[in-house]
Amino acid sequence: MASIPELEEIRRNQILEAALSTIAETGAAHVTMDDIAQAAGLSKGGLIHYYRSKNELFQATFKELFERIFELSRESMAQHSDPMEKILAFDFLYDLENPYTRQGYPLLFDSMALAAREPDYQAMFDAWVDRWIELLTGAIRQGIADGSFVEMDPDPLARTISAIYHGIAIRWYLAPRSHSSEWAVNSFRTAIGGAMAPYRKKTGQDAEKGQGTGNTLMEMNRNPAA
Amino acid sequence: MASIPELEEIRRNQILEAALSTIAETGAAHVTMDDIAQAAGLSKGGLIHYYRSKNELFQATFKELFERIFELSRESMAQHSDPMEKILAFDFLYDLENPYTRQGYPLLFDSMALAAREPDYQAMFDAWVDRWIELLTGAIRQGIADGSFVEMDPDPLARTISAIYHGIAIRWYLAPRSHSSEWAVNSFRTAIGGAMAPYRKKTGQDAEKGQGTGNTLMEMNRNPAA
DNA sequence: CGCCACCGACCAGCCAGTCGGTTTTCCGAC
DNA sequence: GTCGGAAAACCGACTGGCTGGTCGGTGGCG
Repeated sequence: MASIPELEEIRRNQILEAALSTIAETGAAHVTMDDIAQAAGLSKGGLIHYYRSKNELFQATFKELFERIFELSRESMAQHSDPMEKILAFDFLYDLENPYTRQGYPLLFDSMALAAREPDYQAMFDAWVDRWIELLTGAIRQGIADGSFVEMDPDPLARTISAIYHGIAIRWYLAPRSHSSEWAVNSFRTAIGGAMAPYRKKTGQDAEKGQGTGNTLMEMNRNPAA
Repeated sequence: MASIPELEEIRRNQILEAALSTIAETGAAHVTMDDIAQAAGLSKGGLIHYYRSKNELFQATFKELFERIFELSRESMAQHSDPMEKILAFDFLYDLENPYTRQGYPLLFDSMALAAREPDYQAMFDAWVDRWIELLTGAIRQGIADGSFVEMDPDPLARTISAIYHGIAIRWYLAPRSHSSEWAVNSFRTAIGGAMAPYRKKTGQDAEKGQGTGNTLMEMNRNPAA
């Protein structure tokens, strides 16, 4: 067994992994230290050796959660080079197959309930949003530089885009009966396409791309209406 | 004191009122029956006389919450006659002055965390969304009928609009440092205006109205960019 | 006199964190 | 290379506090 100086880090990762899945299953309101310790293959005493209180463990766990979501976002965006495609790269949020999804959403809901009351968690949420915003403002700035978008302050627009993703995610996860993955994808495309429309320059291929990304819901809606 | 047959309803309302404010303050995860009983001016025994278990009380409380939010939405929308204005009538969501806001948001976050795991709460959330959607589809249908909007299935569009409101609300409440009320209002106007753009017919005064509601963020962005 | 609303002491279960103890690992001395 | 001992890692019984729900009781009203 690998040992000595890395042990601490290995254990902490083991514990965080266990905490993430246990809290996702049981809910932050009901998990016990014992649950997490057992899931990590430790006793309660062993767990406490690494995280001295439940609160300490929780904060580390949610920090890890935000870290992971951010990392996924960064990677998804990095797969594109066109600024508009970068902005629309977050469809992994609406993928049921993704195991991170099943784990991430319950945790995210817990983290928001915590953030609504506890300043520490609010600060974490705030910081996570800001990192997400940085990704988006980066893409927007790139679009301004290459002439796809007009000159503007990218920050409020990035926050709008991010909020749209988030709002659709909530509906998609909490009310799947009436909000399919297809709806979610079409929905964020139209909404974000629409919010960006005033800032996009029509330069031939861009205009075409705009139609393709901006009007999917329109096609979806071409069914006979009531 | 009014008495006898109305007593039960009076007490139940008293208790729900107390539950709403106590849970909003303390959080669903930490309130105790005693807390709620005291806030309602009863003993724990008295409380249990009306709601036999914590779960029963919680469900009734969150049902009441959704009822109230819906009622506010309905009233806000009813103050407008133009369909596009109806759709944009929910700016009360971003009003810090409104005491319902301070109470409603924490409860809403709790309800979502519950809905992420408990089917009963998920069903409540789902039903609440559907009622909201009915309001919006009503407005959209009106717009189709009077020629403001093109023919379409209003349901997915209404869900997109509703999700945009929700997403912006979350950011506005949980990260107020970087998401002002002004941002929230401008944001939902651009995003919803953008999402609706493909369906709006330009009929003179409507086109003008469309500019006014759809481009507020654009003006906001006219500050010097980085 | 009986019923209904209400009270609050009590019980039983749960759980975070403590603590005394055991095992494992490491390292220097021989 | 091995032995001793100290420190670190880990264990799990235990405690103290909390809380949901029970239950025997009380007062008031009809």
